[in-house]
Amino acid sequence: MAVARGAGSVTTGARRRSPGQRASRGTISRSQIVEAALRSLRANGFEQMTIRRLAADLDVAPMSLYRYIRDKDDLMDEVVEQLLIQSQPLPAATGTWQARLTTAAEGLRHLLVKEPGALYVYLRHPVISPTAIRRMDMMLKILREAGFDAASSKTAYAAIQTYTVGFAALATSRSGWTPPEGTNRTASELVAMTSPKQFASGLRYLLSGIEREAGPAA
Amino acid sequence: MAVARGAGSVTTGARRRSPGQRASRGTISRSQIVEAALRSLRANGFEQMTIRRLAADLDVAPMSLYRYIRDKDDLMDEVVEQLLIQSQPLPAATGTWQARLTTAAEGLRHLLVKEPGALYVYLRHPVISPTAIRRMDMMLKILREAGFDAASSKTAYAAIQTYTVGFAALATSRSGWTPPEGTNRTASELVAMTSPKQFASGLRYLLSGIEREAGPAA
DNA sequence: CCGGATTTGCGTACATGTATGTTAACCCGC
DNA sequence: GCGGGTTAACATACATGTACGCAAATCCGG
Repeated sequence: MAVARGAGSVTTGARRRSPGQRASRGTISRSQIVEAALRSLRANGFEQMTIRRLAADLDVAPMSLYRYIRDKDDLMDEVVEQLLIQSQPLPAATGTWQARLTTAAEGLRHLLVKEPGALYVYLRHPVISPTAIRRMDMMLKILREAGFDAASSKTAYAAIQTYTVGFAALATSRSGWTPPEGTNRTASELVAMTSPKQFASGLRYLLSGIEREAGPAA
Repeated sequence: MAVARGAGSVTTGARRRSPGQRASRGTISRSQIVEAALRSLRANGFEQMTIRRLAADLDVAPMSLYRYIRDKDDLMDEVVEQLLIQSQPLPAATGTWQARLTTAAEGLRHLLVKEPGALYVYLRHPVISPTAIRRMDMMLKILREAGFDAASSKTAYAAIQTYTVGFAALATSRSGWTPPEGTNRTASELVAMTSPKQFASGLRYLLSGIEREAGPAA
């Protein structure tokens, strides 16, 4: 459905080994597949990262990967954990709780916008890899230390996460989209509202409301 | 990728007319295709709504549809406009601006959660069908009437929309997902935070912050 | 070292959206 | 009514993820 057309000369993923020529045992492992996937992401982006191309990179038949991954989503889960590790130098524990949460949210927004594969995973199911959980715990801790009770902290965290992922999703859906020729100006304007500044404004509203509605003084 | 398995006996979309037997001209039209799509959505859900099945319903070859729709996304755009029309009895102009915006946001949340096809479209590109634009203008008007200036209104609207679509996306991604057996309790808890109540809390935070940070008194 | 058991790489097949080119049905002027 | 031109319906083909089951390679007890 609206499949991304390769940029012309991108190979379709034919294996180099001729069919019938079987690779020797132990040629591939799960971690090698994950590495190949990360390489492919960096080289050609998420859309071009297909099972067949990964198999070709590893010089193996496509179905061979399925001994090590349940399906492509399973592979992407692990890829995203790696991306999280690489991208989230857990924010320094300084500044107001608002500033610290803003840093954390901004970090995730940045990753999800830069890496459509990561956004894909976040939209498929909850991300519960170790680093994602640590990140959540960190944000909950910031809220607790700011004086919010356990329930309010969870509600606030969920709202921030929802806003962050939602923003990344809408930003991504807008990038590379142009309104059909005869379109209302208002529409095109709103489409532009996908900047980091806009993200920051909305997040400021949200944090301000959290303070007012759920804070220890409330 | 993690393709939905049909519930056993769901037909694969074979046409009734034998191949080589061509349908007479004027058998299908764009609006008939949209109607068939809406029927299919109601009957079997978005995942089961395939081009081949629509064609079978209309007793026509699959590629025949493409004379009337650019691609499946184009079809879904029109389907969503119909769903918006059917589902959005534009909220009564009563109550505080917060209450009115809450009603509007709640309406969209409800539609997107009930109808995965609509969420799909909202995540693909901006929705600028007439009803969607009217809805946006209505929300902007509510904000202007509450005393916000044009710029603040747009920023606030964008934040609310982001939060609403984000919530629907995460709620959908969680429904029908069960954590892998040995999962941390904290994770499973947060997964549950996808209720309408949770939506309302986050929205209350957001609206409160909008009032405080962007209001006429600010 | 040998033969069954186990592991693992793989061939085939199917459903999906849709690009591309073909052809049959219709329309219209004569 | 008939023949040329237009266009709607279509057949074919391809890339994708992956279910299913086979077969080769390796392992292990004797």
